[in-house]
Amino acid sequence: MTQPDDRLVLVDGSSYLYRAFHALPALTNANGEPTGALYGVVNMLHKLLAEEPEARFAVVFDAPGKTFRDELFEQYKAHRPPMPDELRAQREPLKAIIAALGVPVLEVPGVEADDVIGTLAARASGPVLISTTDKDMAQLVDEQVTLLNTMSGTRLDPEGVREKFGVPPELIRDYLALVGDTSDNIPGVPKVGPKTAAKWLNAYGSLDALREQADEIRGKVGESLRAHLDELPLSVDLVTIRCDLALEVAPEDLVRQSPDRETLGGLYQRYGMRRFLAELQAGDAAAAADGTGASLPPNAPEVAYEVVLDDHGLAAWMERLRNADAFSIDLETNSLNYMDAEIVGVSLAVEPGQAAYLPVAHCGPGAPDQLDRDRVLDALRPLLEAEQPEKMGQNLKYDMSVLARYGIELRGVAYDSMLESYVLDSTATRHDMDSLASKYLGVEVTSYEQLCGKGVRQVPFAEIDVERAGHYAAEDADIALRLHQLLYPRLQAESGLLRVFSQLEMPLLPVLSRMERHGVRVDCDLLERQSEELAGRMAEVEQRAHEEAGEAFNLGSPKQIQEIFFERMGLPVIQRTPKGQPSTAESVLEELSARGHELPRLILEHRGLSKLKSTYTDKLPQLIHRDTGRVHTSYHQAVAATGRLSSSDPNLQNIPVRTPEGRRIRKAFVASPGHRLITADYSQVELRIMAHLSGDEGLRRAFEQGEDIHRATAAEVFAADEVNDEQRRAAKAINFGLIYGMSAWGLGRQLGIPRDEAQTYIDRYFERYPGVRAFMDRAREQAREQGYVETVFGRRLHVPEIHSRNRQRREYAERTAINAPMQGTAADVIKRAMIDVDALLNERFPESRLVMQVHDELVLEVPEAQATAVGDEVRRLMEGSDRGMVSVPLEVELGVGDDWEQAH
DNA sequence: TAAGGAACGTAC
DNA sequence: GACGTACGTTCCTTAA
Repeated sequence: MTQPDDRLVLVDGSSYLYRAFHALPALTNANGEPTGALYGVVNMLHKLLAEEPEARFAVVFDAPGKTFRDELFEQYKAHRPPMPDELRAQREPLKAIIAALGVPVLEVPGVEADDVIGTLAARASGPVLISTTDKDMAQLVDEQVTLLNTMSGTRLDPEGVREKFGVPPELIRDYLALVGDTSDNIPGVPKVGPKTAAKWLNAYGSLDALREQADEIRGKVGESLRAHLDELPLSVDLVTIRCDLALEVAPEDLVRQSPDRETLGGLYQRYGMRRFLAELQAGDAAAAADGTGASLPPNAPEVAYEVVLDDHGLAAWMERLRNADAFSIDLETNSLNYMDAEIVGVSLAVEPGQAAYLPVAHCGPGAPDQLDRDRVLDALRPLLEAEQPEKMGQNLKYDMSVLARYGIELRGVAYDSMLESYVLDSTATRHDMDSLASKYLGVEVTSYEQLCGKGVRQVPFAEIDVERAGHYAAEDADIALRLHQLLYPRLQAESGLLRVFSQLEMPLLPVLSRMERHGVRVDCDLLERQSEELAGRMAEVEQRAHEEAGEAFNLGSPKQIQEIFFERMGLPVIQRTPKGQPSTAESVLEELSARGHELPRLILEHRGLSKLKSTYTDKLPQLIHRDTGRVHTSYHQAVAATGRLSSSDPNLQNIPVRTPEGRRIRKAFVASPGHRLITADYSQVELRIMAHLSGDEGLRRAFEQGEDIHRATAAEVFAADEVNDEQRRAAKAINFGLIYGMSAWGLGRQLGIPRDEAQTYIDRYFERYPGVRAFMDRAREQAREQGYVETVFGRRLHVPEIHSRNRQRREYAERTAINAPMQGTAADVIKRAMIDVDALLNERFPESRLVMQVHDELVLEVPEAQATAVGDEVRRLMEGSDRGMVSVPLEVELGVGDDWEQAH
């Protein structure tokens, strides 16, 4: 495929789906899902795509929900029957197929597809073809805009409109207002049909002129016109297609991409579209046979990668960068750790296939003279530190952190292909560039391992031959750019996803970079003392255990424990692991210990101590950075499917807190001298979100009145005025269980009560909070219908297994569908809060810093004198970070201290 | 020797 | 089987 020409094809997806649904037989696929309309529209699209292979393209859908026309006129479309389920069920699959075909899909809330099409048509610079079955669109026709009904094959240019309606395009609005539309419930003038309307408009020239001369019209029609004169402006307003929307997408963005053959094949398969599947596979085979490669997309560019070694080349690339709206950047370094990495080279790309590599520190045998690192960085600095041009890349947090250590603050970080992929499908297991290149571009890039080797044979990047390294590095920048060009339009097609990407994930990226780089102070001596103490206690326990067992064994080996317990000592098997082995998990050991066995108790104690020592008190000191004396974690922004962050090296999100033993580790997380740590925790945030999502009045009231939620739940479930501690504990377990989609069995086990008793608690809970059950049913239903669930902010989580025939997998998907909107919305809320807090600190408290995030908690390090002021502001921002989208108040608890334990 | 799975345990 | 999301450690088997 060549570059798109300036033709633009806009398809009115909703109108076709509707027409196809009524025109075609009600087919279903093997699963009984309706497919008739789907087939019709896909067939139509195939034809259209074949007819217009070079044009820019978009398929536009009505967004569900009210539009401004409903505001204008409450009767608008009031008589229209609700969309049949069989039709609604075909919408999302259709959108998925179109997206997989590489065609942009647009859906803008609050307006109709017509308005989006009108606006895009008005902004187009070249010829526009609007494919629709809706006659109202005739008002958009002019010398540049043509209408096409692909189903009937009719094309309408201005002359065609005149022939068909008897009036020119510019009078179509007046015409429609006079005639009215029963299906949209637009009144019009009774007794006036197409012929009369056309006759009048031709005689008087316009509706306004006609209204002024209304007295002249004789007969019953004249009376009818005079009786409805006042309603006509409203009718005109209703039928007028808006051509001036503020859209986030422009005609030139609507570039067709190469199809995602894998996804497309899967969809064709699933919906029984054997003909399209066969065509797709035939296309693959043909491409493979003629040597162009099945996976090579038709728009794969010619690549021209350049290694820049001199001032002349640098100047030329600087010029290209300055003239670009956006460019792609990637650093090559000698370490994966952002705190240690030294820059070895810089790659840049401006257009697909055209990239440069600027080596600055290659030192292997035969390495050529290179530009000096500081000179290159100084030359790039003004561009890197400016908002414009925009920057794109893959995992830019890393590049941003490394550049910051060279004194360059990367600004204008607008697109990260890793995050684009994550927002599009957070359930994909990998978002690394090699996987994305293969999945979306059909390109197998050189891997780092292929270039540098691995294990003992690994060669530092700086010692790789500059030409080979240059191709690898330039390719990285190029691929990131091409991924962006492919993925970003897919985000633009879904306003919720675009919002999550551009208002949450991208702005969060620099915040995380700053947090990681600043790090958190850890008291190494304290941890070492704790390690010694733990070692001593472990040795004691170990010795007693060996005596008890009558032989020496490894207390850390579940296999050896299993042998001693269940084979030699004949203890009862309480539970089995998923692999069928007798389990030695904590709950089992507790049960055996409660039955009076000493050895299980000793093993439990040993496990607890060993966990603390190896994971925390031994490990954390090793991770203290030699230069900063602090620990610098990595937050991963594209890992957790629900939208949460994760943390590693070290994982700061699982530092113990529940037991006094474990909590001592938090004492080692300290503030710098003259500073304090502030903790700010969202209180019961997921339950509050559940109250919002379910709209359950009882639950909402409890939060609005600031009640102790577990106590309130206990009062309802146990019908008690006075709640005792045991009841509150049970209610707490119920509340947490609900968030995870728990079963009676699970609750029973948690509380140590029989299954049926747990079931009565759950039944009573749902009786008292009926909205919660309805919410859960809705979540499952939504997952089944659309294949995904959403957070309040519009983040999506796909749950394809909701249709699995395997009950276990299906039920797992159902629990995910229930949990993800709550966990994900909480993640959205705190991400927004982090962005707000970071902005506040940069602006007003530059000496205060965010240092940690633990899902519902932020930790800050603040100069002593500012602690109160910063704490108050942080609370205010956090409590407002839902932007009013959560209809239950959010509450934040603050703590201040010299260490993390004290601050709680 | 390295890689990877299983089992376990920490957090929210 | 049975309660969602992560990461890290240890043990231990398998592959090179």
